[in-house]
Amino acid sequence: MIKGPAVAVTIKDVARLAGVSQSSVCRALADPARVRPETRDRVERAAHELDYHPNRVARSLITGRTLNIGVVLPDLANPFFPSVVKAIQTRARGFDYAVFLSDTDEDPALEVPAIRALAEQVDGFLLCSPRAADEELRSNAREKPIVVLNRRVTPFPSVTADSADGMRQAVAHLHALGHRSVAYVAGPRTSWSNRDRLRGLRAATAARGMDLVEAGNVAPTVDGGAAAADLVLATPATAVLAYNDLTALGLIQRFHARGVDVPGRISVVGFDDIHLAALVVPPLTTVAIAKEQIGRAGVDLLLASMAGRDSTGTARRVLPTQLIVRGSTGPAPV
Amino acid sequence: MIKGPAVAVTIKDVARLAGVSQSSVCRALADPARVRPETRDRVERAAHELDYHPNRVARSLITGRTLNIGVVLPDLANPFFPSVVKAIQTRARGFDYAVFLSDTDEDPALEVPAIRALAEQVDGFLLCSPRAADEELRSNAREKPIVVLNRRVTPFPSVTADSADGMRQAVAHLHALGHRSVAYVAGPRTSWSNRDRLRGLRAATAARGMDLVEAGNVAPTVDGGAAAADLVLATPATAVLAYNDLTALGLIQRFHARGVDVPGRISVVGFDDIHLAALVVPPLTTVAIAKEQIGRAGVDLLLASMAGRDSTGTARRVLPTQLIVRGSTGPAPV
DNA sequence: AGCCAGTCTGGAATCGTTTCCAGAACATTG
DNA sequence: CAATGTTCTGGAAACGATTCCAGACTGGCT
Repeated sequence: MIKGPAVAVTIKDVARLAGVSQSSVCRALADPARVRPETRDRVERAAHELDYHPNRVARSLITGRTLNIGVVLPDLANPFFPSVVKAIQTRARGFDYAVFLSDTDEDPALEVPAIRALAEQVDGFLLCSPRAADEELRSNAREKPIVVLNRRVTPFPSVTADSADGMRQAVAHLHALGHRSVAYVAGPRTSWSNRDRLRGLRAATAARGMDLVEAGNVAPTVDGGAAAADLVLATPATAVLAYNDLTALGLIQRFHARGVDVPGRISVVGFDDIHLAALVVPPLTTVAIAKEQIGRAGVDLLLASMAGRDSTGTARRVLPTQLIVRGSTGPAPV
Repeated sequence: MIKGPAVAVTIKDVARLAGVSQSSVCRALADPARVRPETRDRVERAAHELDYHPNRVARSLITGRTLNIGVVLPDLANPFFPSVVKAIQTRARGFDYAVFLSDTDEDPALEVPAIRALAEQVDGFLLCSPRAADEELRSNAREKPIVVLNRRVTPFPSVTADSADGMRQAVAHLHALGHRSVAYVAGPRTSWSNRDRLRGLRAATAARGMDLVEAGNVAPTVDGGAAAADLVLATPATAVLAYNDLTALGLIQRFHARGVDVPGRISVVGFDDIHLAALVVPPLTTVAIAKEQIGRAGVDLLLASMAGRDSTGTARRVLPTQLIVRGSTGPAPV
């Protein structure tokens, strides 16, 4: 049987049982050194007997700290994000923080409202790949510390992947395989990492005198990739880089449906290295990002930002990327 | 430029600007019918001008309602859960609820602490596929309403999938293809849905006089499935059903690595119909669960449970399952 | 005009905690 | 012994909202 009472026990109950004032109970529990040992014992015994736990809501009202962090991301259905969120959650738990999750469904207009809705209940935000304009995001800067993941927005601390280097690796790989013309299937126009990847790709292809065909912007999903496949085939490109793995998988799926050989006719490279990239046939060559590290680093930066009372730190962590070569890339057709 | 003030605007500021009392501001915003139209206008104008939003923390202190719900799940890396969470979040947002997320990393011992940690800050819980013992879960029943997803735990309301029927469909499909001996690769022993699926499978095979080989319990992951593949091949089974899609993908992956033809030598059936089941080669035949519906129904049940002040309702929603036939199943080898 | 019912409003109490402030008790020092 | 400091404590004021209560005003009715 359960003995716990239906109604919560408050600090007053403890004070009464211990025969001291509320203030002393509070002090005894928050900072035992500030009360006499005897008082401390009495309070602790009473608190333990009643199974008292301070009400976080009431506490946060006066201290202003909630021990919660808010995570805002565009689409949980993209396997990239669950990995990051999982790492965030695990890390946060280690510091006794709980996590609010808000999925904005790839709608930039939902991001600021999501932040506003959570603002009072969290001590800070982790914005994963936010789609809203810099200016909009900055408009929340005064309220709570913000750390941005997968994007750089002045003046917030950020954690990003070194896309340029990843693209360099991918292009070097394709070049070595004899490819001279590559296509890029871009993600959302509002995505910073899309622009970042494209920038890196342009630099990398230019450096090797390769031809780059930009095949348009699509949704960062399997369907988006599938929709771009035929466009890509209509270009002279012998290899295609996709904004992310989902898009790449969509490309492969459509190529497969049309009987186009991968990598015989065309090579495919993804980005992110989601779990299932290794499972498709052919397994996907992709640029891996340290997703867990992004989550962890984000929490660490946010905690530092909160502790320093400085929401506009200039900390910028750039994590390395690594090309994972699998079966979806091969020699260019002759 | 940002005009928002650093410090939050409170109800007092609105009252001052509107030239009325706090009480009137509160009434005007909470229930416009309770104040004179003119007062309402003044308040609304002032609130709008100051961009005032009531502080949820302060409100919850007095009303006892937080407008948050807690979601506890075993592993966000399993694509099944993000789908459910996304649906939960979307549905909850519609009712102005925010979502706390806690990933317990498949560790049953973390579930109750996760619930306790969130208890004060939420109005109720959605437990997705909880792994902890019934008794442990029940020990939280007094505190806050709980709705269980993918499992039945008296006395909580629950939302489950009709696994038995799904298994019936899968077995009928395999039987029609000529299979007479099938294997089952089970998930975690502590998983209710694993037991539920196994029960359904036993009934279905028995009903058709088919042979069922139980190939042991594995982690509900790709690696778990891969680990069981060789065991399955050592049995006389010509088809294998997996606890979930990840396990099935692991099986296929290992079969592929060993040069075993799917479905030529052996057919594979998954469970859940995660997004990527359709993308592997061969695409996975699987029993689809309405993941979004589970999330939505869970929220609805929880809200009802909270409104009714009755955390131990007996509502049990069982959602239909549907076999999706793809390329991983074929005629039994002769 | 006088009375009553009804509408609308402001002040104050409240939720559970932390923190400020002032005073009590005790010890220390010249 | 007086003066000063230190330690510890309880009362009360916050935090920002909601809600109770009583009073002010309106209007309708006799």
